Amino acid sequence: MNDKRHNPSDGERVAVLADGERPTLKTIAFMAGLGVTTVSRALKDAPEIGQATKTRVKLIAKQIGYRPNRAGVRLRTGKTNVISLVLNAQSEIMGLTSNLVYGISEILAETPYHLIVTPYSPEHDPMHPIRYIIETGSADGIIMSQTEPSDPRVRYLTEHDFPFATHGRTKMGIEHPFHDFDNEAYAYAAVKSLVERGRRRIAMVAGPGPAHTYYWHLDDGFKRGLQECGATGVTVDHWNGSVSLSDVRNRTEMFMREPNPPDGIICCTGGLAVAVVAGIEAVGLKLGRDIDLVSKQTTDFLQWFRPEIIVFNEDVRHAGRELALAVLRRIEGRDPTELQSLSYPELHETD
Amino acid sequence: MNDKRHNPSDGERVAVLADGERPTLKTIAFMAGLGVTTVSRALKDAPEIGQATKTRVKLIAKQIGYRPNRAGVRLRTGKTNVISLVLNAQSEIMGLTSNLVYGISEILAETPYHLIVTPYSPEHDPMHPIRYIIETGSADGIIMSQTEPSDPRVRYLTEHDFPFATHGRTKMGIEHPFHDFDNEAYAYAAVKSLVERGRRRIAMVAGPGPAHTYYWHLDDGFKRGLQECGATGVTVDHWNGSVSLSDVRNRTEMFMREPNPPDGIICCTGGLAVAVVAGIEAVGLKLGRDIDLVSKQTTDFLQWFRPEIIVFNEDVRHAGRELALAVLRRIEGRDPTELQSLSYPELHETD
DNA sequence: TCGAAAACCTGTAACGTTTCAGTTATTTAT
DNA sequence: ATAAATAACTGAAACGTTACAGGTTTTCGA
Repeated sequence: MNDKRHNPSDGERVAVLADGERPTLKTIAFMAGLGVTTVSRALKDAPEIGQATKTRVKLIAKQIGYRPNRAGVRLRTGKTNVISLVLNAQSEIMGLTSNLVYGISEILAETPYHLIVTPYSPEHDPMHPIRYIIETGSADGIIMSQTEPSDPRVRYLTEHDFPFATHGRTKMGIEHPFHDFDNEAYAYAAVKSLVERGRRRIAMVAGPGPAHTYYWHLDDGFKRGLQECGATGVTVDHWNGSVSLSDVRNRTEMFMREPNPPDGIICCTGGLAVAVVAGIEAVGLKLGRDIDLVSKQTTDFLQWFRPEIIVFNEDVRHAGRELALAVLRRIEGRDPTELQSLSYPELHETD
Repeated sequence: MNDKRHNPSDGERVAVLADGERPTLKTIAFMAGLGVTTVSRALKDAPEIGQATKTRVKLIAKQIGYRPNRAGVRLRTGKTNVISLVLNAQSEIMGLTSNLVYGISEILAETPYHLIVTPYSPEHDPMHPIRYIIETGSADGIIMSQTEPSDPRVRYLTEHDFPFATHGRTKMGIEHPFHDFDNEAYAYAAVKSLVERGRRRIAMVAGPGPAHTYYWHLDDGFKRGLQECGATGVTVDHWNGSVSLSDVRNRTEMFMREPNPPDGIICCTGGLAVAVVAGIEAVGLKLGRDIDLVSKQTTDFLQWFRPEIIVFNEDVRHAGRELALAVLRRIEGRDPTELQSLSYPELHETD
């Protein structure tokens, strides 16, 4: 039933000890004629075990395909070998979740860690999954997104000295591991590329609203860009937060009909860009001629939608990798300040 | 440090037993003046425990916020309370992965189960993660996608009598739990809606290629539709498998320049539709006038892209829910034949 | 040659849970 | 009144691992 390779020299003893069962330390101990303790220590290269013994034990372990029992380790040591990804199940920016998951998995695949995904519905308290993980000790580290300027989760986890990394920054004066896309640089670059195309009246549709930290980074970059380029910012209010795409289209349409409409718009997600374009075209304006649009995307599709859009890419898979590395290193005890990284907007290359 | 509610009547004893520590069966046993065994059995409503005792034990458990230690249960019983979602990290149809995850989580949230996501890179053996899970016993059930007509994973898991559910069907004569979108019905409906618009020469761009089961369902529905409607099928060969979107656009363009091009095209993913439209328009044809396009999507975006596209929706979150329910019931021992479901194409309502 | 240190190995206990095989007290049947 | 049956509970053992506190040898310095 169990198709393990059959080493003639030790096959018999394995069969006696564990027929069709998973090998344990006991199995190896018996095969090597050693105590279970010795085997355990030998496998983790403890200094008090002889070199010869270590090699012998490791050889046997590899031969019979030994894998430590996670439940045993976890019960004894409290170490779960689990990273928990906590996310808001609602706000799905195209491909964000999946790429984050894939990026994280890429890193964790090389380690004993497993990835548990814990989405919470937006009507629930974002603190709930966090508390659950701490109280039940069901992970060694947490990765979370939707970071807010003053984030209660960050405070809670820091107070409990629990390893975590956030996708996005906070503004609480707490040093913690994070990875963030440099939205300030993006908004700045966006303004610049619009101005380069001769646009002077620029609006920004930021999306998430002031609850999320990156709204402010966008705002900073936008203002810096305007100032340096001497362009005019056109205020777009009450567009942010949970507004449906249809709403965004309608508001864009109304907005473009007002006197002195913008000739350049910056969007911060591909979804928004699509809706904004619909609004622009409803008024009869043509993209690239009457108005220019800049957007970033997390998945290639905007240049298919309207090739005139100026597109910047945000590599979320890379963010996943960075976040995974950050939590792992934090678990190892590294200082949070060494575990903070940004990634920068890349102008999409049209081929 | 631990902010549990402080019940004056038993607070002292808790403090003595476990100050700031998680309560265990031992804690409850001490507080109730009972043996650990009794508490364990009381909590799971065993018949040999008195009704009064049960209520008392449960009350205490709830009061002190007892949660069974997963490692303890797992070590003793082998039950992991984990469902593993195994997916191909490459082929990301927009929003498929995330919606699947969210759907599954929705169901698991009501249960003690956690969701572990195990992507494998396409250059690796799809059997690898499956074998790993079985050999290390790291989950109680598996959900997997990218199902093939003759799928070695299905065979392996069935042989090992391990609970699983597939997103997609097989053609191996093995009865196993699955959920599938009815692609036959979709292709059929797609042909019909094209014919209703007066289209007679119809092509289908199926996408994944004959390796995946649903290619054949699409093909069946396509042929049935053609026959019933008396339309002509235009063969599109060598388009399937891992072809980039740019390739699809270029091939569409070449294809549309040939004599007797189709006047109706069926796509099976939104991504393909986008590329095909680009090819169509490159030839100067206009969607809705010269040619019609039907596509399904897993995320709302096609009607933003080109409102002329006839869009069907595939609700992947629903698929996730169905798959989760199927594995859970399979774990409970339900017959696989009761755990097979289809969902049907819904014409997208334009508002 | 002796004592001490170093090198290497080991058994026991514990983590929290459930299962097994009881034990005790109470009820029922005769 | 007594045996048998039932109800209600219990301690010990086990799952696989690691930490602790030893235990033997062997080696080495004086």
